[in-house]
Amino acid sequence: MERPKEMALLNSDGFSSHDRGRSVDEGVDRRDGIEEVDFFSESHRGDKDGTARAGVSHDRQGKHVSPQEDTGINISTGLHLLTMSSRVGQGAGEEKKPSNELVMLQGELNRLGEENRKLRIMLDQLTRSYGALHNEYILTMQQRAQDFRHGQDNKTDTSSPVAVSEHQFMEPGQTSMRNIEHSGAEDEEQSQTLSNGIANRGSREQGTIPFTKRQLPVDDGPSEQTSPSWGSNKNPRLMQERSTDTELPCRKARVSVRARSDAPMISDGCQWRKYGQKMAKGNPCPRAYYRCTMAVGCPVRKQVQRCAEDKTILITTYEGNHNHPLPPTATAMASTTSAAAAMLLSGSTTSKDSLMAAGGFFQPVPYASSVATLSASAPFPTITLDLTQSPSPLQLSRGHLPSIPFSMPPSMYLPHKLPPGVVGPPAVQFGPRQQSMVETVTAAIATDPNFTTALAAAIKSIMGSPRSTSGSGGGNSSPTGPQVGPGPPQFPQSCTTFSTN
DNA sequence: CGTGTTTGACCGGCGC
DNA sequence: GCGCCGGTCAAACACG
Repeated sequence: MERPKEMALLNSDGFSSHDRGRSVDEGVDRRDGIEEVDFFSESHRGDKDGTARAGVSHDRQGKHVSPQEDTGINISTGLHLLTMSSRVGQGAGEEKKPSNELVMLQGELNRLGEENRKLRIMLDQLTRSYGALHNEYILTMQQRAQDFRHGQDNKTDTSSPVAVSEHQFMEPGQTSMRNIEHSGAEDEEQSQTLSNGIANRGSREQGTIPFTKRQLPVDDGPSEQTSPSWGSNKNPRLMQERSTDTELPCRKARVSVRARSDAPMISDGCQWRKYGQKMAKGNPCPRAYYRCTMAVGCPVRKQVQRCAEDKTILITTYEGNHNHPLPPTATAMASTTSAAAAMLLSGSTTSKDSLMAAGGFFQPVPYASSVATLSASAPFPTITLDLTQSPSPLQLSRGHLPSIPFSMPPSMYLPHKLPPGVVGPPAVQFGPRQQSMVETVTAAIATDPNFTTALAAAIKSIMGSPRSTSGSGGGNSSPTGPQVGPGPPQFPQSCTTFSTN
């Protein structure tokens, strides 16, 4: 339970700094800070936990601080503000108190102000530290990009690990960057998604890492949009042609979400069209194939299948990143998958990078909201978010998400062979070559608060939708665009938590 | 009639 | 080379 404190510190300062004209270095909110700030503020606004407002409540209007909020403040920051604020409240209410009490309150206020200043200094130090690390990271990535370009120029043997890793690293990031660009115009839905958290890292590198072209067949938004139909780009021949440049062993990442649901499909806010159904081996339940129809050419697909062992568990596997703006109700899951894929693929860079990301950018305090497992078995590295083991939907619903302990110690990722074709229980299977990758990815994911935040959103999205989509086709049969406008009641929190600024 | 679903056929990858 | 399997296509069908 250390992490909430840190977050609260950042949050409080982030808020106060915003209130004072955004004096704090922007770097903080770009990455982790802002999402968490928003997450907390939003989620706590309706809650009793006023963690995120620690700084604000005192800087601005101590009178209006409620005891409940103070409780949260005390818990999260340890500032012992309860007494102070309650006294303030009393003082405001009873003006006939002796003047010495006012003096006492004044002293208390001064003391707290001093404390607040110290905290701000700490935040500045953290910010500077982050900036230094970030610059270092950018330099590293720049170096790698140049190496990669040289490698491509000099030889077509793109199976070199460096090239592969570069591709894999950049692929999700760039798609996310598109989202960021969208967010510039439509800041409402994009800006705070978790994928943006990752994407923001990428967006900073965008100018400095001029990747010439995206090589991966998946998520190639622009090129796919120009294709006559989204089916064409999935033509295996085309895929092969495009992938001949870089024989990628792991051309796409998949994010599998296991959740308990009686509905045929979980409602994730997107619009899906079913294009196929197959009986998968080893599972009596058919597997349904859906593709996103929210935009022509959107490469995102998903597979829905019930777990063979437990038919109440619905396994939804997402593949690709959306190349179009998403409705707020869809950002949670989309950002989750994007972030997970990004994490997964970025982990295929050198372990140094991953560790850097894990230990440098992020606080080395592991948090997550669900059991995330990795399966890097070829050809698709897959990360599985097992929401069936989440503590409780209600528990997850509000305010406590970031403090849910991460139940994914790296030690649990032991090779665990699963029947082929079966999306297995939490376990990891990876090829021999990718073991280190998985480990580093695991470490990165385990320490990435953005990812865990997105996990929280995903869980809330799923759990928060009691009625899932109707009919055999799931929610895809809503021709007028699902839940785009006023978010459906089942999604009120999932996206506000991440979309708010 | 337009849109979405169903379902058998087809294709490519992979293992034997 | 063959068969299995996963994934996709597309014609037929259903529905509002």
